[in-house]
Amino acid sequence: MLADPAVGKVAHDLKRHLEVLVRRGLEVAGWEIDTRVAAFLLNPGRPDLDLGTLEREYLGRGVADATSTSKPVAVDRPAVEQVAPHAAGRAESALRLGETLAARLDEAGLAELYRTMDGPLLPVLARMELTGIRVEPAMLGAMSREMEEGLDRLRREIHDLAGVAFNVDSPKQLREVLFDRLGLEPKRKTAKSRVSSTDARTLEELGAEHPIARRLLAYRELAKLKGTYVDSLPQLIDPETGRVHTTYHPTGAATGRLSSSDPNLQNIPARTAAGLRIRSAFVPDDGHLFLASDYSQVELRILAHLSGDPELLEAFRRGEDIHRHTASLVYGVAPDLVADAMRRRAKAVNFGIVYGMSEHRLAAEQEMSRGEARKFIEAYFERFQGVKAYIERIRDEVRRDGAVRTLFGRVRYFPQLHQKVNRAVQEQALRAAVNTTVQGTAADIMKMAMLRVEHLLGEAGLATRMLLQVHDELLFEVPEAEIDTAAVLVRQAMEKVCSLDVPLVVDQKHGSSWREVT
DNA sequence: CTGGAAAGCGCC
DNA sequence: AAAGGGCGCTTTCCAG
Repeated sequence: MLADPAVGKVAHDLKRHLEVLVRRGLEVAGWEIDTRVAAFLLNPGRPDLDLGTLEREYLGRGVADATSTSKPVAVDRPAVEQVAPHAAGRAESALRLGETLAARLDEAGLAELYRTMDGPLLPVLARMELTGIRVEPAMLGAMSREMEEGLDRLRREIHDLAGVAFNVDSPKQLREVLFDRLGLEPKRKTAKSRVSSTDARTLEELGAEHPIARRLLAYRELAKLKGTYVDSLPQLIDPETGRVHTTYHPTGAATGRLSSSDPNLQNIPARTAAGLRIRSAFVPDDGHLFLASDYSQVELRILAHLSGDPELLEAFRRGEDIHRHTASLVYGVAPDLVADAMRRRAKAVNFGIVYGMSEHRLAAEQEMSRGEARKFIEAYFERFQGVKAYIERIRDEVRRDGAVRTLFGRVRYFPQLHQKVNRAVQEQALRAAVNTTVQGTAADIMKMAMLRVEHLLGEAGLATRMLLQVHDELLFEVPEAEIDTAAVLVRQAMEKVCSLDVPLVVDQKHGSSWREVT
C-alpha cells in the first residue's frame, strides 16, 4: 500500500505516461529485440533479467557502468557534455547486448519463439495494461465497512472464547492460544520452522472440537479478502481513467506463463460468496458487456496430446466429462453410476497425480486411507498407461538433458539434476519438469490465441478490447452491439490456434458483470 | 526505518 | 503438511 495518496497519484501518472511513450516508440520506430524477454527465453529460471546484469553476463565485465541507470538524476546535474558520452556508451552496450542475445536465440533454437510468440505479444500486453478494467470504488467501500463490522464481531467472539485478547492476525499468538491455552491438539507442523500450524485445514479439523475454529476460519477469509482486494483495489484505480491497470510480466513464470501484479488480477476471488461479491465490483464500461472465454480442461487435453494416451485421447474426442470418465474407469462402473464422491476423487487425481502427488496427500485430501489412495493411483496408471509412460519419459529426459521443452520449443533448465543436492530437491525438480511440459504448452497456446484474437479483432474493425488473461481464460469488454460477432470471432481464434490430437474446446459466457460470467 | 523470512491464502 | 506444479499479496516478526 502506498502511504501517501499523492505519491500514488504521481506513480500512476508516470506509469501511464511511460506506457504511452513506449507504445508510441514501438509503433513509430519498431524495436529490434527486448533483451529481458530474449534472456528469459534463453533461461526462464534465471532471477535477474535487468539490463546491467545481462550486459555483464553476455558482454563480459568491461561494460561501462550499467548500474548507474537506476540512480535518480541529481538535483545539481552535470552538464550535457558530461552525460552525453556516458549515454552513448550505454546505448552502445544495449545494442551489442541485443545482437548477442539474438545470436544466442538462434543457436538455442528459440529465435522463432521470440519472433512469432513472445516478442509480438509485448505490444498486446501493453495495450491490455493501458486499457485497464473498470472497478466501482463505491461498491468496495460499502463492502469494506460491512466487512469491518464482521471482523469486529468475530474478533470479539474469538477473544471471548480464548479468554484473552490477542492479535488474531498473528499465527504465533494464535498458536499459543489454541494449543497452549485451550489445549487443542496440534495437527501438523509448518514447513520452515516446524512449529504447530494454524492453517485453514487444521482449523477445519479443529472445528469439531472447539467453536473458536469456525470463527477463526470466517475471520481469516474476511481479513484476507478485505486486506488484499477490498481495501487495496480502490487505491490502484487510476484517477485519469477510473480503471485499474495491472502490469503483466511476460517473464513472470519459469513455465512461460504470464504473471500479473499491482494489482495481481490473476487471483481475484472466484470461489466463495464473499469472493464473488468482490468480482461484482469489476464492471464493463457503459454500453458494454464482459465476454469470458476459457479453454476447457486445457492442461489435461495437452497431457492427452503429449502422452498419446489412447484412453485419454478417446475420452476428449468423444467429448466426455473427463473426471466422470476417469472415475468410471478407475472404479470400474458405468459413467451413469459414478457417484459424486467418486467423481470428486477422480478429479483430484486428474489434477494431482500426473504431477507426482503422493498417495499420502491424496488420502488426506479425499479422506480415504493410505491403502485406498495407493490402490486408486495404481488403478489410474493401469488404465492410463500412456500417461504413466509419458511421465517416466520426461523424467528420464530431464535427468539426461537437464532441461525440458514445451510442444512449441520453450525450454526450461533444471540444473539441480546435475548437481549434488538432496533427493527431495531432485524429486521436486522432476515433478516440476513434468508439469512444465504441460503448463508451459498451455501457456504457449494461450499466447498464440491472444495474438490471433488481437489480430482478428483489429482486422474486423471491432471495438472489442481484450482486458485480462488468467492463464486459461480471456476477459473482453465488448460493445453490446458486437457481442455475437465478437464471441464467434474469439471462439474461432482460440479453438483454431493450433492443431492437437484432441479438440481444443472453448467455454464462453457474457453478461454485465464479471460475477455473472465467472 | 527498511528489508527479508515466514505463515498463510487468493487464483489457474 | 504432504512427492502436485505455477504465481503475488498481506501481515507479523525480527534483524540490521
